Amino acid sequence: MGKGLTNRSENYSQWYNELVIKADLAENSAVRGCMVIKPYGYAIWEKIQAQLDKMFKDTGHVNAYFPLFIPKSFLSKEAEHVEGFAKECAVVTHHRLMNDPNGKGVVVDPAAKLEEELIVRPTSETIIWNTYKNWIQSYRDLPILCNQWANVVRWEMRTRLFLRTAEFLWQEGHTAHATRQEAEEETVKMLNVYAEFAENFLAIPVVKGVKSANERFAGALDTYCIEALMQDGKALQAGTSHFLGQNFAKAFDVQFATKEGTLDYVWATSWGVSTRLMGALIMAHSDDNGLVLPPKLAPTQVVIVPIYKGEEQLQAISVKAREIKEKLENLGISVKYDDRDTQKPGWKFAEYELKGVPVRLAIGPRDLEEGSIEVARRDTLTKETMKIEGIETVVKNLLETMQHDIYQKALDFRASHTVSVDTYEDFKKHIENQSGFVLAHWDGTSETEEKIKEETKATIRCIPFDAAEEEGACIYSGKPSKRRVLFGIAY
RNA sequence: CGGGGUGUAGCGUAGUCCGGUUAUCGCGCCUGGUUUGGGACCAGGAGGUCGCAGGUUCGAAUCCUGCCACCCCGACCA
Repeated sequence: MGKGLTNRSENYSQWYNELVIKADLAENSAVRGCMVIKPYGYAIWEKIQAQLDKMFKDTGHVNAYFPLFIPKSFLSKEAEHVEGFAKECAVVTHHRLMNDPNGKGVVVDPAAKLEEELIVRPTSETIIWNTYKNWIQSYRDLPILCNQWANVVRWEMRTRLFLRTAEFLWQEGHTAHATRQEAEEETVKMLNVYAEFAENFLAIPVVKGVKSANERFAGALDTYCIEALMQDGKALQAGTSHFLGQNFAKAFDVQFATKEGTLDYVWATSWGVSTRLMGALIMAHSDDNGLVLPPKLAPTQVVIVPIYKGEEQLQAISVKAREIKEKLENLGISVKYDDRDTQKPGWKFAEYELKGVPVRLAIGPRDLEEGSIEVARRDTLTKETMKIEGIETVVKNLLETMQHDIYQKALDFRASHTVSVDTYEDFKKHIENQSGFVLAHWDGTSETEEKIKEETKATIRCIPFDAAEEEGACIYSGKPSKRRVLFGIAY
């Protein structure tokens, strides 16, 4: 394997794929469009899960689990919802196989046909609301604030590791509220949780905003999202939070008795993030040497590599290395001491760079004499020889610095790849160069949005929450506009 | 589903146009030795239904027919 991966300017897709595979995160499975998440990749997912789970619980949510299968009739109860998902559903039609009567192998037993087909969940709104109906009678039963960690299946035409696989892991929150206001607040609250997670843990700056009608979730009144910018200038939707209004309550007849004694339909939200976050993590920070993991997400934060000749030296170095390891672990840092004698130091250095381990400590005989240690950081690829004494504090601070610096680097990148334009000519120029986010005025109509998409492939990523009031003219139609919206080429 | 491309050892590949001994090379793997501060070196070794099925031929990785899989681009989407 060469030093670098591939030239990303040539084909970023290929670079990304190779990185995912070489960094030992995931591979394609034997099942079309599905992904095997390998142990190292899954360890990162577990970090994501643990942190999000904590944040959900801190905001009053609890976990539950609902069935994988959804009766076909459930899906069609909400008209827009079924229309949005119908084209990508895996359907279970039978429940038994039998030996092929005219030959070898097995065939589907025609006698085992299901009376009603089951859909493998593409999302769980319908089965959950069918359940919530039984949980809710009175305002005293509200709110219900549930989250589910699950897998879902969407039979996409084209798939890519982590970004769009036929089966993926995610969490989906589904909440039920007595008032519209409370549900709307919940929608925004959870979007903020996602944004905070993306920025503070994944170290990815995101734009919070609301989707245009075209990009809205099937069955929602409003879809809020966080949008991130990848290093190749493409946008990635990193999380969504939907205000579902009373659509699902009406579809599943979920009414409750209010304090005043009247009957009302329940107000709903749903929100989710998926293993796609790992795609974002990879594409936002990595370089040609491999993955760059922000310390808070790295399964291994520090690796110690001994450099030695002969068993005797290794023994002496190991004593010191284990001492350092313990001190670091006492500070809550995850450390791996790699004393394998089957690989050489240079090999290990390259390997841990590929895997994105934030800090590498190298210790050899020279260091033992001088009481020094080599400290290398993954994000800048710089190294420095430092005193062993007090190294644990230095490393702890360094990890914090790196977490911040990785975020800052991504933020600077986004700033230099976000432009405001006022003419369609300029707009097209920037979109064609794939130079990132473009802020432009839009007349608010779906027709204009679709025309722009047809002509340039750019879509409205969101209408940013923090968009300033600004009189302007739509770049396409020239009609008046009150604020700029965020355009980009999406993954 | 359309357009393009690729299938040869665990991985990456040469050979295919123009059929001809025992299928090329690198990485990785195994054994022995020397090494170890940025992916070591030397010597030896193991590993192949050339994607699958037919066909043409004295002879097929190579030509013909059909099929399959994967990748890239598009439509669709978290």
